Amino acid sequence: MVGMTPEATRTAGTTGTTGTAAKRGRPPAFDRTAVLAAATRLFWERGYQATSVGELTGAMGIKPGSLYAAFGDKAALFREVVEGYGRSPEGGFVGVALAQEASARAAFARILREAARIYPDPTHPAGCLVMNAAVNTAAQDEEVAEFLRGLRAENLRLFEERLTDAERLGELPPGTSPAALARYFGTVLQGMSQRARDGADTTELAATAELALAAWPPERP
Amino acid sequence: MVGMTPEATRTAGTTGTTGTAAKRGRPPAFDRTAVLAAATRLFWERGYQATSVGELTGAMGIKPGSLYAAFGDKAALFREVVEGYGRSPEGGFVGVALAQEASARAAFARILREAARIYPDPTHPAGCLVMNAAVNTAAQDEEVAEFLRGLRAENLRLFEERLTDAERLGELPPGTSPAALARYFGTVLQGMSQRARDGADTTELAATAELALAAWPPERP
DNA sequence: TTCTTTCTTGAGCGATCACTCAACAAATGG
DNA sequence: CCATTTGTTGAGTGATCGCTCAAGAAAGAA
Repeated sequence: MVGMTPEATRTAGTTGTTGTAAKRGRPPAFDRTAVLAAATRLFWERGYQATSVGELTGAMGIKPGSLYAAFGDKAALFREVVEGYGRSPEGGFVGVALAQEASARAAFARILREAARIYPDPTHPAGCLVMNAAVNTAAQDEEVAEFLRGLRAENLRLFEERLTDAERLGELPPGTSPAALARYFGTVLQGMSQRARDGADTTELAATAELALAAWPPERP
Repeated sequence: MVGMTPEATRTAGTTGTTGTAAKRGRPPAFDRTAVLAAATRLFWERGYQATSVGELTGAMGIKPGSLYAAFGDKAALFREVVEGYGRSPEGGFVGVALAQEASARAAFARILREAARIYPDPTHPAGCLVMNAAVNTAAQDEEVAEFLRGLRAENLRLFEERLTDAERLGELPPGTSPAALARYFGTVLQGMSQRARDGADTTELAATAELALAAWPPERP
């Protein structure tokens, strides 16, 4: 059932009216990015398993046949949703901060403060999609759980990488290992995502972020 | 369907051979605490929604009819499981530490260090049952989600209460509000639970606990 | 026009979901 | 003994799950 994954299901364009060479066959009746956005909202809100295909087709405005023809199956749709989420501002702010900030401390301070703003933002479901969908998957969905675990592990690896650089530059508090600090900030970030889902607002999460940063003494300019 | 909650479903005794007055009718064929333990493991491992009644009856060694006669329905069984979990060492260590430790700092240090030991303990499912079951509930299970949110909120309230006492005694770092510190530790604890489910071991979580405690300057003896 | 390709549609697949119930079994009270 | 109460059992409820498929529709290619 899985494993045939047709590579020919790319429609690419958002509106489709771009000047690319015309395609054969009947064109899709839906905007791929629009229906992906609808699916994203649902998965973000309810998680992977708790979101049914029926709810998905309802929110996306397409029939099951179209969904399976365009995306493969529920798991493949979810993976595509997560990929898109990682490229969005709400899902990609961590990578952006790590890449843009000059010092490691500035990067992690920005990450925590932006999380305090983004996670409880009422214009989208609360928390981080990847962290939300984390817990509680049935035995049958083990592949999806492993996929999500991998994403979180990759995030921790990026944290550690950045902090190892910081250690070489003498930015770290004495006696602190980069790995330990990376896992600490990862833990706080996961906690903040879950707190947001429990209704924590920006003010509360911002205070948490500042307290969490106290584990790291201020920079000496 | 809900709301009739028969109060007559108490069998109380573990083995039943205690000297209480004999009961009418056919005695249960199963040990109530034993089957509750089996249900606890399953809910702890998979969460509420991802655990099916079929899996429950299989692990508990009873038929659906017996389950519904003895516990009401899936949600009521889950609530009874959570109550028992809260009275167990693994689920109740937070309350014990808050009650037993003399200073607030000692209490929270103990909470975080015990969490680092308990959450990844391989003799039971990883993390905290209440925090695990938190995320991702379908719309139909909103009552269960609300029940769990309430438990976590109550925990935060206990944190804040303890820290308000600490503030009156001058134990708190200057400029820190008890509520903010309570939410910070609650956030770290939630993150540690989730990290444990992602495979974090005691050593890693202990290091995280010490870093988290750095937000609170050491006591002056 | 006709052929080929691609997508949509509506019906429906078997499996599983939480849950129920009549019939039977085992205990106590009289 | 019989009546009552309580528990177990096996079969089975309708609903929903993820998913499939033949038939038809809309496009370009010939």
